[in-house]
Amino acid sequence: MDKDKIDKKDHILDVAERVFADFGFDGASTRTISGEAGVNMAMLNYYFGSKEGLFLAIFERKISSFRTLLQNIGNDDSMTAWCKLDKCIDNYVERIIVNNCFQKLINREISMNKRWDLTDKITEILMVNIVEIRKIIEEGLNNGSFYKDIDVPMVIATIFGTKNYIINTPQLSSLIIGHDIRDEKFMEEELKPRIKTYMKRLLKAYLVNENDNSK
Amino acid sequence: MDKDKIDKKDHILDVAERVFADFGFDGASTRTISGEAGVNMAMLNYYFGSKEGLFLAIFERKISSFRTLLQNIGNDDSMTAWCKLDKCIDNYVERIIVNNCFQKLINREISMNKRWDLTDKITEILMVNIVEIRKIIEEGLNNGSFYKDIDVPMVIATIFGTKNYIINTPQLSSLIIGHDIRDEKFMEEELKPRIKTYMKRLLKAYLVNENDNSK
DNA sequence: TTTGATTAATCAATCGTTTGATTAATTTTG
DNA sequence: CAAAATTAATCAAACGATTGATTAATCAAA
Repeated sequence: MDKDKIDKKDHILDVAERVFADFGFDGASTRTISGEAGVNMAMLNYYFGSKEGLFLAIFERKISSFRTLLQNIGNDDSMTAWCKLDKCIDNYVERIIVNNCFQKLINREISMNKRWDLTDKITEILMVNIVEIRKIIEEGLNNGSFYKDIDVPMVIATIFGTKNYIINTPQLSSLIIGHDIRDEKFMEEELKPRIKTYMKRLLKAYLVNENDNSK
Repeated sequence: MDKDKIDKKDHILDVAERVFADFGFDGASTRTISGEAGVNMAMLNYYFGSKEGLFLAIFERKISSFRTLLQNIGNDDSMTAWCKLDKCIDNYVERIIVNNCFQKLINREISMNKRWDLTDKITEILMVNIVEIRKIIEEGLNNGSFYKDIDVPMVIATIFGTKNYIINTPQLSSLIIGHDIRDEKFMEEELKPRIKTYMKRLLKAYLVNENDNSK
């Protein structure tokens, strides 16, 4: 019973997450969401109070998932800073780039100038990731393994910006890469390792190479 | 007379560009746009046929502006590939990052899975920029001044992705950087040169440094 | 039977668009 | 040039459709 209720709520959240990602907050109607979820329209308000409540519930559900993913990497003291960053990239590409319309959802709505309460909520969630990455980079900076003159905030913008660019504009990325990146086989076998390799080389060249040169 | 008409249409486009950027295509109502532009609601349809027509008109107006900016750089044979890229970065930061809600508008709407005709139009516009950048990078690749194993599509994703990340999520970027990036003085005097410096160092480290090491 | 879950029907509000009428500007005609 | 005819620009009002939300009735389970 209770389990069924939770499953149904989770199912609604799954569907709503995708519909919101595809059509935006305003473009996604409650009728479309309830229709695709196979539930009565009134159930959305019954469970989540309002459309915005449903929207926020999607975020609430994600925030814990993100935290646990990052804690496992950041708090492992047996790894060097670069090793942690390497691990972060692998995990991000593996778990976040693929099949995650939530990222599209986040990036579209945060760029709006309305719904400031919602923006604050989104910002709070994203900062969890960002602070973790920043901690790792600054760790490498403090122990001298990274070049001293790196611009940490900009590096963060590059890490998330590059990732976002690829997943947020799949039509465009597909044209640039020369293959439909929404093709799951291609994404799994070719693009994922390619993104990992590229990001590591790019960051290594900027973060540690110059230091190596001076040595 | 005729000038006034053109100015009025341009004024509507200016206002609509900002309102669309702030609220999204669906979130921006024709009443809001006409209201802020100080014109009657029917004028939007009179001039542009429909809301989507108005939306497309904003893009039509921009495409020529972008083309001329890029042609001046790409077709100058007196510059090396790296010099062109350097120039591109300067121009992008100078003319596109600042006060350009159009970029936010583009990136929000292209991430939608509806209105495919509109997405195609946007993609076409963006490809103008991308092809130009790609040409420059491949020029440096072919004449040996860039490292041979670089991933050109990924570099493009980084260039535009980093830029987009900063301007599309100003609230978040401000938190990361530690200063409100919407502060014009800060943007002009500190952030703009900082972005230029960073992007050049990052790209140089990845594109040419490894090659220098092997020599 | 009583409580919570679910439904169809309906609400007021807002959406983008269209209309018919009116004014201003331009062109044509005598 | 001046009067008439035509076109362009602008407006308030209203259109049908859709929006998010709510209601009251029904269903299911304990």
